[in-house]
Amino acid sequence: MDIQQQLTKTISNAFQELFDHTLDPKTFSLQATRKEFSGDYTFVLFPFLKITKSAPEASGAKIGAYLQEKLPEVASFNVVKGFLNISLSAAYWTEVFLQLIEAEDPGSFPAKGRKVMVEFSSPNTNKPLHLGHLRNNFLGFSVANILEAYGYEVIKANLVNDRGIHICKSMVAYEKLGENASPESAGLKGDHLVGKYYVLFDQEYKNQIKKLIAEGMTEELAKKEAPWMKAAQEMLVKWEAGDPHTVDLWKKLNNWVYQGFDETYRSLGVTFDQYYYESDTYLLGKDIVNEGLEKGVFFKKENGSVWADLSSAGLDEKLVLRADGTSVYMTQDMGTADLKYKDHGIEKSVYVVGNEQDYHFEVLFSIMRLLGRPYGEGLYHLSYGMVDLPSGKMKSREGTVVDADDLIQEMVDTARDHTQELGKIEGFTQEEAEALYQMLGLGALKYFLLKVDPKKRMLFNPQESIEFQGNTGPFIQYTHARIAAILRKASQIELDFSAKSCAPYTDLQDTERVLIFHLTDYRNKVGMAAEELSPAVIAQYLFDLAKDYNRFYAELPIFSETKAEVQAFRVALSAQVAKTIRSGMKLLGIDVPEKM
RNA sequence: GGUCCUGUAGCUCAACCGGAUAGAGCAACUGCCUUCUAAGCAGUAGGUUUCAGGUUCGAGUCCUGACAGGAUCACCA
Repeated sequence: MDIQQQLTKTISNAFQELFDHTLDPKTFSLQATRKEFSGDYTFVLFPFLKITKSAPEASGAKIGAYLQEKLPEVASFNVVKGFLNISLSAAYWTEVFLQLIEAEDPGSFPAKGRKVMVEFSSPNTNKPLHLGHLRNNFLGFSVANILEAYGYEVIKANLVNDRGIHICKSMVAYEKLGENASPESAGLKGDHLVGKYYVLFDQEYKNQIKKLIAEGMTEELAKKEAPWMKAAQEMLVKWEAGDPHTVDLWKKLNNWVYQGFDETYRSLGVTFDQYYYESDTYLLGKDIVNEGLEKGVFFKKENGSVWADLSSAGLDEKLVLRADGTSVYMTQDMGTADLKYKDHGIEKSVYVVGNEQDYHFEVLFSIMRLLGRPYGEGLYHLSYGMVDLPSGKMKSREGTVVDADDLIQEMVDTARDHTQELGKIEGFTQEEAEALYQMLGLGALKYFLLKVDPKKRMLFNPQESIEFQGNTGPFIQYTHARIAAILRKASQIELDFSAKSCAPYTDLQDTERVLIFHLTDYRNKVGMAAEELSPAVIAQYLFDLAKDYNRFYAELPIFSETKAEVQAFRVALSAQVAKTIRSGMKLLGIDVPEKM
């Protein structure tokens, strides 16, 4: 039983003995005492004044005295207005700390024996990744790490959207203008090359529309009748029919794109356990349409189209099969949901997809639940907000996107400039220096995108957004590097900082107590992040921890202390902070350096 | 127009699901490198939490209604 549980239980006992009232410990909780007051945990008295039948001060004093008497860990208490602030003894905190440093990984939970799939990234194969995809990739990867630490067996899945009208557009433009160019001949990454033809398609398409309108056609009609659009649609039909030439072209372009994506994923440090391709899954789900009709979840209209009636779930009707018997997006997603379950027996499934698809997933999940799927209750849409630029929304076709590869390069370059300016690369080999720039640049980028609550839209200003000071990845990385230097020195002078050598230290300072309090909170934060599917919880935590550590670092000396146990304790405390930073940053997908 | 999301310092974000005097970072200003890394630390200044009501011991947080921004409402994906 941890101290919070002991405190709530004892408070409950206090109500029984002092006020003859039964108070369930589960019905109230303690909060951390705000730092401007003295104490560790605070019990809010206001809701209970009717029970105690006395003023807040008197009630608090009685309960406080009771706690102090019953629990040796309670050193003192004070009552300010309606708040009972409880201070725990230094002995308690040192004891907690000593237990903590002997534990293995500070943030891991016992295995639950349950599986969860996290689907993220899921790119279209007609263009390179951009800033929006980065938020998606970092979120998905981090959430997968967090769920794993929380005890789930996690399968990271990438559902690649490799077929459809979008890739046909690139194919048409390539065939007309490509002159057999290849990534090698064009000197472009594969995904960038294919993306180039996607943009070219759109330019030519717009010209064709303009021309048709000038010839007297309505805009609506012109959009359908433009020659290239018709060509793209024909190509899609041919692809579905398995026309060899079309399929070859499709394979060629997609393979180039995959090579490009692989390179980008590698520099992002993102990996997957399972790839799904829409070219394999786009026909799935039709059997579920029949099942739904039988179960009365779907109904057929006169023209033969099939709909889901979701009025019971507060939604309207939704098409699941066209009149001509072809499937829509929803059909395929129903089939894929079943496929995921069939492949992995997952109980929980997280879809990392932008909030523009909120309605789609609400409908999909409702359908799967109405169909009585065993995994229905475990479906979760991690809906994240768009990343805006100062100029507004990003649009691929209008060239207002921030390209992922360019951005990463820029970040690494900035890290290089900044580091060299500070003159901090003494003793680094060329390779080590480059690895450091990579680590810092990516750390800054990942942290920037992860520190914000996922569901909120966020603003990215390429000139200003990425900093290396304050609430940033490099700040936390720097804190780790500082501690690493202390540990190097400790090992150099062969300092023993095992639990045993720290134990005699009793004169705990405020900044030290705050740090221990923080360190013990890490597990809770991992749990919270897992339940909310929010890496931002971890990011915020790490920043606070690093900040508290830097204060400690500035205020208290280590190696100039004369007493061995003080040195040992402070080095051990530093080591534990470093361990926690490393663990937390790993959950975010960020590496930390030994020197910077 | 219907539905959903968001609105907190000049800017970017927090606030442990209703608790104390709403906190950080950036930008501005003032101090601190003869000590374990100054990518740091300490401090000053900056707020009618978009607005108006309501619920209660207590509201940035819950409810209602405005206002502003965004998303979505295809036999598109």
